[in-house]
Amino acid sequence: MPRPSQRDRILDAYTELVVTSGPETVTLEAVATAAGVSKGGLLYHFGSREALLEGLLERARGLNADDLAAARAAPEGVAHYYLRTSVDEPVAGSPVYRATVALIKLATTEPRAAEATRACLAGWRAALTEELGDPLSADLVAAVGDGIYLRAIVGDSSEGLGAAIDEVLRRASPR
Amino acid sequence: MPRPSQRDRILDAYTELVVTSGPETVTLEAVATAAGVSKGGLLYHFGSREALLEGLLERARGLNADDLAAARAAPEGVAHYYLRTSVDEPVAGSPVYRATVALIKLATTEPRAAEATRACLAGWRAALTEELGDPLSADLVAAVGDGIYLRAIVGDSSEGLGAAIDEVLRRASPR
DNA sequence: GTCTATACGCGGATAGAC
DNA sequence: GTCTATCCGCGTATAGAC
Repeated sequence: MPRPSQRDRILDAYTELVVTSGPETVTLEAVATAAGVSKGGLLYHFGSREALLEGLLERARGLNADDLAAARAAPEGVAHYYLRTSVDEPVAGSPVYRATVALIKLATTEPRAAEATRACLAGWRAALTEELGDPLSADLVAAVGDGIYLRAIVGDSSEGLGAAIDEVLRRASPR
Repeated sequence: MPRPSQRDRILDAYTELVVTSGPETVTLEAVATAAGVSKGGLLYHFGSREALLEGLLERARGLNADDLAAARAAPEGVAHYYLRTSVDEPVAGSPVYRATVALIKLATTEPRAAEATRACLAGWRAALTEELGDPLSADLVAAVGDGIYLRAIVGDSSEGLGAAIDEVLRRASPR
């Protein structure tokens, strides 16, 4: 399965529109225009709306796996990495982050997106448990990160938490 | 503004469909059928799709305000109440809970729903800060609760956390 | 590969009978 | 108040030219 650059540009546009306008509002026409092609052109690359969704899902899975791997290799540790990026990315807006937010938004409607989201969350929880040892600490950190995502999706920020990541991690651990 | 029973039945059906199928998938036809009326009948009570949304929003706000008041009056305290219900309700499925989940799902697409959601979250955070004193503790508990909601929306459960609410609250507080 | 034109179905909304 | 019938616009998908 080759990856012609045009496919990616279309997926980028789709992702962006889902993030900003929410799913279902997004029409093929809108995606095509944003990607700089016509509706017909888009449908050459992705035969249907369903195929377009599948493309986004697949890419989101891949980006998330890479991100998780990066976290595992990061000196700061998985837990710190997860909280830090959860808080920072809404501003930075990396590809992974955008893809993940799109994934969650799509999850409200599409069962396959919901499943993909669960898989991603499970991956982080596993990595956190592995690193922190204590299951409750891991679940706690995971929940906080998830909560930050929810807020971002709803248009809320979590600065307070972002400024105190180290303290949060300290409290999460058993005393 | 009187509250004829039929209006509520329609809003119930709408809420239920949004929770199960996600927004936008829900057609007026489907809502009408689920509520036991025809499309025309529904449109007598709610002049448009927009009006229907507004009805749900308003009711969700009211239910949430009541719930928050109940939490403030609860012997267990706001923090415990918030975490406990966040974990338990996905199973129990009270009206408030359903309305809130519908609200969040709608928030991915509708700006007004997003705003209503932010208002609800802000209300809980304020009550938590008031009760716990320490702002970070409050933000931490709030984030955990929000994370539990995100999981529920994505079809994930948070049993692990639910079994250890007291311990979570202990860790959330300053040491 | 990418475009234009077009067919088709569906969902929202109105009109008017009962 | 609630229903049926109908109109209209929009979004997906196809056909076929370039």
